[in-house]
Amino acid sequence: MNQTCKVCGEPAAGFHFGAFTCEGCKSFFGRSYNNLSSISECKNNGECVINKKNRTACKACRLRKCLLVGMSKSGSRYGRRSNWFKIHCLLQEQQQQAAAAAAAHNNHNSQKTPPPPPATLAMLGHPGVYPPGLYPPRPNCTKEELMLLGLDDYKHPAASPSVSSPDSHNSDSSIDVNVRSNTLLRLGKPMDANSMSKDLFLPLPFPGLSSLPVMPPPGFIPPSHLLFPGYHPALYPHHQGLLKPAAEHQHLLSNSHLANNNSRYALNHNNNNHINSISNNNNLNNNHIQNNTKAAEELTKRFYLDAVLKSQQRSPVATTTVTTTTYTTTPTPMHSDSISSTKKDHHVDDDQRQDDHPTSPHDHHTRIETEDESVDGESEELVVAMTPPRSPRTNMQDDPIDLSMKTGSSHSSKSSIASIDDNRHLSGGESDAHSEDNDDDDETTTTTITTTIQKRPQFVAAVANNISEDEEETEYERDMKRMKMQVTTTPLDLTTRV
Amino acid sequence: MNQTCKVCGEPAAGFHFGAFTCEGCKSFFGRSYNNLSSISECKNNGECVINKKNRTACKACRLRKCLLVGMSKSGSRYGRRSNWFKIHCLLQEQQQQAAAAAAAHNNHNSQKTPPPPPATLAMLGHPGVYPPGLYPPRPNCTKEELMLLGLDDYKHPAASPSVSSPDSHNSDSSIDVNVRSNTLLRLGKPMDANSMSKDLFLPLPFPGLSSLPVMPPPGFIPPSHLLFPGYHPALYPHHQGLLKPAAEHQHLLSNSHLANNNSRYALNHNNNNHINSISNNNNLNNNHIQNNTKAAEELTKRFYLDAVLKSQQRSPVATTTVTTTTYTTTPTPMHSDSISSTKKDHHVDDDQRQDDHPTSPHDHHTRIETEDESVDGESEELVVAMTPPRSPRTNMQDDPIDLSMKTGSSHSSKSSIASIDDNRHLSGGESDAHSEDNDDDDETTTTTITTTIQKRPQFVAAVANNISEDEEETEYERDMKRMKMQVTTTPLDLTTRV
DNA sequence: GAAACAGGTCACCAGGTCAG
DNA sequence: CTGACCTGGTGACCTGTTTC
Ligand SMILES: [Zn+2]
Ligand SMILES: [Zn+2]
Ligand SMILES: [Zn+2]
Ligand SMILES: [Zn+2]
Repeated sequence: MNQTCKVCGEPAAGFHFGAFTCEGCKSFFGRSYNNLSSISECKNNGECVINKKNRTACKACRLRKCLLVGMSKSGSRYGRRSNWFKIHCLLQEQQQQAAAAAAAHNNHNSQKTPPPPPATLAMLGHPGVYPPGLYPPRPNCTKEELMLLGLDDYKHPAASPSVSSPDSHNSDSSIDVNVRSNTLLRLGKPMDANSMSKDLFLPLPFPGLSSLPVMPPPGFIPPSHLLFPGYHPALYPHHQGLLKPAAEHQHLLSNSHLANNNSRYALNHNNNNHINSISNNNNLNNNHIQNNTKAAEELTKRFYLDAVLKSQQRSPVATTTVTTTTYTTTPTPMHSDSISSTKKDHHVDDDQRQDDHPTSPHDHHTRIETEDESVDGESEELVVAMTPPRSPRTNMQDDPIDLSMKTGSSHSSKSSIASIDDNRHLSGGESDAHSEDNDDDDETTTTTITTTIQKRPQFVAAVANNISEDEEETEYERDMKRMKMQVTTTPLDLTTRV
Repeated sequence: MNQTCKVCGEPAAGFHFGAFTCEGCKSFFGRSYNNLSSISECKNNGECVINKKNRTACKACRLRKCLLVGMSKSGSRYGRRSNWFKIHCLLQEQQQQAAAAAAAHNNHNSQKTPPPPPATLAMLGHPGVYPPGLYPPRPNCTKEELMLLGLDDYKHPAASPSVSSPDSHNSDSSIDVNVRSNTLLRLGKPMDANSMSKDLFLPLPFPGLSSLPVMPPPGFIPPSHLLFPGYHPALYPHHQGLLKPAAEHQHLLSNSHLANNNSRYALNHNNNNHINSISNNNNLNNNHIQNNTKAAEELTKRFYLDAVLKSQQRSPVATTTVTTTTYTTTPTPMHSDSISSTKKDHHVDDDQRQDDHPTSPHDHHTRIETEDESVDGESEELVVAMTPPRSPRTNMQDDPIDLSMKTGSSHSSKSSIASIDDNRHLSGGESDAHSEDNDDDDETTTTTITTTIQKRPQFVAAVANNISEDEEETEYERDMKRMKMQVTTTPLDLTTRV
């Protein structure tokens, strides 16, 4: 993936401590985080601009930058990147490109007033309060981290810092993908409801699909704020621009070297945590859809990914837009797998949303809209509510990308996920901060990724055939029949399972 | 359903090793269980609070948490688990929570004298020795597992880690589930008379519960002592509050890293193992089931599971009560592979069972009695003699699976399969070899959208149809009917399956 | 037929190393 | 100190099994 280090701009080695960074910045952050004493005060009033060449010149500013881009010890991600993560990265990338293109175009007019965001982007909030090059503090940031950015006075409330907002982002958001891109459409033709034919991917017509509910699992989606220059306002309606520090980094607070004088970065940190928590906890359950379920989700995910990738391939500057909105959902644990989608003509039904009640602890509903401008023909919209797939069922092999859709089990509950976290307290003692705080929030953040998609021929074939399948299986059924019962008893084993 | 990982709080991927957990905790437990040496001592005195963000910070505490929430390799099995298993686990959990709450409440009064347990609980023994937030060791826990929770001094017998007496746990107690919670009642839908009355679940009055209509197969129920905060007194009359470690985890015992210093959690581990083993081996045989057959059971099962899950979701401290009774069973070691059952009306064909071979060394005869009070009509008895099908299963080590088996022949043999496993060799360890294997799928990475889709024709079809599928249960029901019961006993394997 | 779970695979990341 | 490189571990995804 072509990611660049968010701190210095060098090609990124990976996603480290919550941000795409190079090896150097990764190591630097890792070393510095627990050894603030080694960081001397900035001689330039904390205003150093960090880039590849001068990154070693001012440790204070480098660390500050790290924190600004969302690095956090608690924001670490382990293991393979989920397909959702990849999708988001791709979308983000597209978005950025589009934004850049738009900006370039608009600059002629007025530099100060950013062009109104596309309708779809509107929901994201203001695009840019932060100066170019600087990112707003991430939700993932812990209190300490935020403190480092400029707050010294913050008293950290108590042990339970984190939960609040940070997590909320990630975890709960569901995404609606609205694909408008004509390109995609063109590729496929409207699908028939019955058959998915090759057109499968054509989002539009896809009635069934259209309703796809696939929602990314909570942790999989990079924080929206990170994805774009500004963080998503919807998530923090009550305090725009207000970030709440997490308790996590308190130890860092004592070190004033990292604070810069720029007031623009100062954050409020009243105890708003609870507020955030509440807002974040909304679930969206709306998905209604039931019928389709996993299958739909699977297809959807894959579909999206493909669409995104293609769109990227075709038009460098994709017009895909992602909007994130928070919906309240019903707390009902029950399933919410349903997918709802509406096409252009129809528009998204609100009813879907109706469910939302704020009650649910956390859910955010995110909408992603992809547009392909290159083709403006028919633009259709596909709105998809995605629910986190969770179950792996999919089978994909390992391909890098392939999003295998997994079917999730449609468990209904998808939405409820995140709630927990509160407990975090760190344990211990040690110092580390890890613990506590914010854990939640961080999910991954991210950036763009390009991945290659894989393929699965058989799948393709099946799709092409419109299904066909195979059925090989009777054997197993036969066996089943033969077996009346099986009982295993194990002497010692207490556990029995039914 | 929207379960969260009981270890870290992340959305659960499924029910793994006895508890709802995320993929990460599942893998962690799987890896750690057989490789305790990789776990270093907690730097925080064993008091780390595990959550999503910091779960990787302390392996010792993470593993301890896994054990506390009931994870056990001994209780695991290869394929899907029956709903009974889950039901019991859930009930157990509820009970624990309730007990913990009660205990917390009562501690004010007198710590030493636990409040009298609810009638239904009475049999279980004292409710709460464990502090809130901590779970009592579960029945599934093997000695080793228990040891890990708090015992350091235990010397582990030998190298052979697993095999020992693990089995003991499981099996023996049967459980009557008495559901009182009104909540549950409400949740469930009325059942069909045939099947079970709807009221079935209404516990309350549950006199019968009173007679549970459906009683889980012996092996499936977690040991009562583990089910609740306290272990089941019946099993350990001589030493209350004394938990005995299962032999299974002895290898773990040697590792003291997992123990935390909190004395409250300390367990006795005199060599009482044999005692436990004995007590654990009791089987309950009486079941009589009645009219309803499997179908009813199925429905019931499903119903219960749903009710339990819902109730959990709603009220953390569920009111569901579970009573456990110990039945003496015939210890007969003989094996009888065959299963004999007699049902009232129909009876199960033995022929089906014939497959089972007695080969397995151990067989226990278990009687399961299920009563459905709701329906009192004819009560039938089904006596099943279970024979351990394969031994393999039992013990399997870790990987029963043996992939090698692969389908091949019919499964009848399946049962026998596992035995082997031991060999699991990992494949490769070596290096890599890996594989290539998967190549097939991949095709090239490509581009076209169509390709990306993969398999799962059915899925596609479903989507295409826009529908949902579903409900095909009948087929399954039919099978169920055919199958009277399934019990597997594995010598070593504690886990039984139904 | 499809869901769900144990186990395997391997893309990825935190950390540790150690020349520079 | 820095950061390329290595190592241990992590967990998303997949395969095969078992249940529904
Ligand atoms: Zn860098
Ligand atoms: Zn500076
Ligand atoms: Zn977990
Ligand atoms: Zn610890």
